[in-house]
Amino acid sequence: MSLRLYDTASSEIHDFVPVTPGQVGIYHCGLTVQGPPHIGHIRKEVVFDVLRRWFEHNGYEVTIVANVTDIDDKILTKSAEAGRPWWAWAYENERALDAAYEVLGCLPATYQPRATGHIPEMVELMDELIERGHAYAAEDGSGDVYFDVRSWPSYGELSGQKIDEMEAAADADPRGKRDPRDFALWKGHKPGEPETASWATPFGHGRPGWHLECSAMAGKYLGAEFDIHGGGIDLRFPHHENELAQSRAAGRAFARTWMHNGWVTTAGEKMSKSLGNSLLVADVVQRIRPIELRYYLAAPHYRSHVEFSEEALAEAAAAFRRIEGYVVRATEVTTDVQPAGDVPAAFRAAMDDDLSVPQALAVLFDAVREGNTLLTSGERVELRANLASVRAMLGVLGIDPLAEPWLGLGTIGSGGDRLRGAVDVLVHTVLEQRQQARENRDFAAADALRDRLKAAGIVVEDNPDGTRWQLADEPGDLGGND
RNA sequence: GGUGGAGUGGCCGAGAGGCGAGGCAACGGCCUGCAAAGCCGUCUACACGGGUUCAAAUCCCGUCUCCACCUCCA
Repeated sequence: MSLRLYDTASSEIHDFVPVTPGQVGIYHCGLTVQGPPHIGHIRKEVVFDVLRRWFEHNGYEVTIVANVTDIDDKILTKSAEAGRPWWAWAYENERALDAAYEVLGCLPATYQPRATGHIPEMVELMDELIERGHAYAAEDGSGDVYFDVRSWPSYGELSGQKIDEMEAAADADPRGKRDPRDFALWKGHKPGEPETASWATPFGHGRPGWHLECSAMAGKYLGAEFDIHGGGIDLRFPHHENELAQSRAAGRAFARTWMHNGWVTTAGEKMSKSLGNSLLVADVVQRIRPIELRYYLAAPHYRSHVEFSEEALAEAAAAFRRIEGYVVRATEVTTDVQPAGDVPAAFRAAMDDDLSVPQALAVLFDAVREGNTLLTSGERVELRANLASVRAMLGVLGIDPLAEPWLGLGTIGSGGDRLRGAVDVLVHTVLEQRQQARENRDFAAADALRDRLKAAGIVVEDNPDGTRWQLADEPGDLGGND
């Protein structure tokens, strides 16, 4: 394997060289659980899920740590507006996030540490930073602790900015900061904030700043130096810049490679700013199957910006159904074809080239076309090999309709459960009547039967080998979660 | 003001000096009783203006437009 990845910090593509041979440690910023996830949030997850699957396909032992930031200003604000405890609010949204991950077929992280569970690690990190002269407790007695950006010469290295050219924080609170660009590691407890959102520290009662949790948790679970740190491109600055600064200033090498995925926007507007309610994952999967949504989010290159549109979503679904239709039909005429152990060289080359999924998909579609031809020509041995190969490619992308978690969740035409067998018998009764009518050249009667099945959501196709049926497409559901 | 990204055919979306990515849609053909699905074919595009080159979507210069980030956004 010679995987090459684009590193945001250097703006270059580098060969991936793991810290420990055969293993890869990935930290990606999960979410600040201030609201339910929309499809922009979940794109990040799909991107890193594909990366993870590619590593695993290549035999790596993958450790993924994705934080859950369950305490911050917005969580406090929004929960207060909703009249609910912040911790209940955060936890509810964390569960919604997990449900979204699951419904889109994202494999679970190795661990999802919560910020609130790592206060001691944060205090420890602050102590180190203060000791080394890179952080200070605010002199106004507010209980805030700030990172001293002037004390860290390479500050700005991740986003390629110079301190003097940065704008000061718009909300720069004059209290206690030595430089307006200093950022809060820790926030002193303020009157009116819930007592439950306050932890005792040597610096007084308070709560974590936004960035500290990631440095503390990445360091704890992945070590002082690890392979890949990821997240949305917007996190590059300030969040990741600050993580990097505070980690390195504390003497930790931190991430070797930084990967950032592009935005999903609507009408050119970033989703977090737009109304966006109809684009919550839970809502989108009401009108398109989750596997199709996953295809839509995974198909463009991960660094590309995606402008969401219903038309593009529908197109993606149609494209995916072309693949799926082949897999289903090929499976109907073969038995026990498992995904191949490896993928075609061209697919591999594409994936190794900074996860070029679009080119990998071109390879996949070529294979599907070949497969369809084999299906017609009756070359069963070659068909089996092709199907195995196609399924291997789909597995890497997490969209093999015959693999977990999609199996039984309503793949095109499967019905997905034991009803299929019963329905099959009934449908065949009707199809036999139709076949009889066709043989009698009573096409009006034959078409009437086909129309009745169609009205019931069953699509009929006549093939040289006979007639097959499948359910018309239907969107999925966020199983059990509201 | 600073930093970074983008403008590709009807649409989505790759590519990054010569060889028509791929998908969706449309149209034509094959197949079909008719369909559907599939297969074959057609649709030769790179924001604009200059330049370099035998050759530019790709490199250079300039212009326009859009977007993101600049300290609590995936």
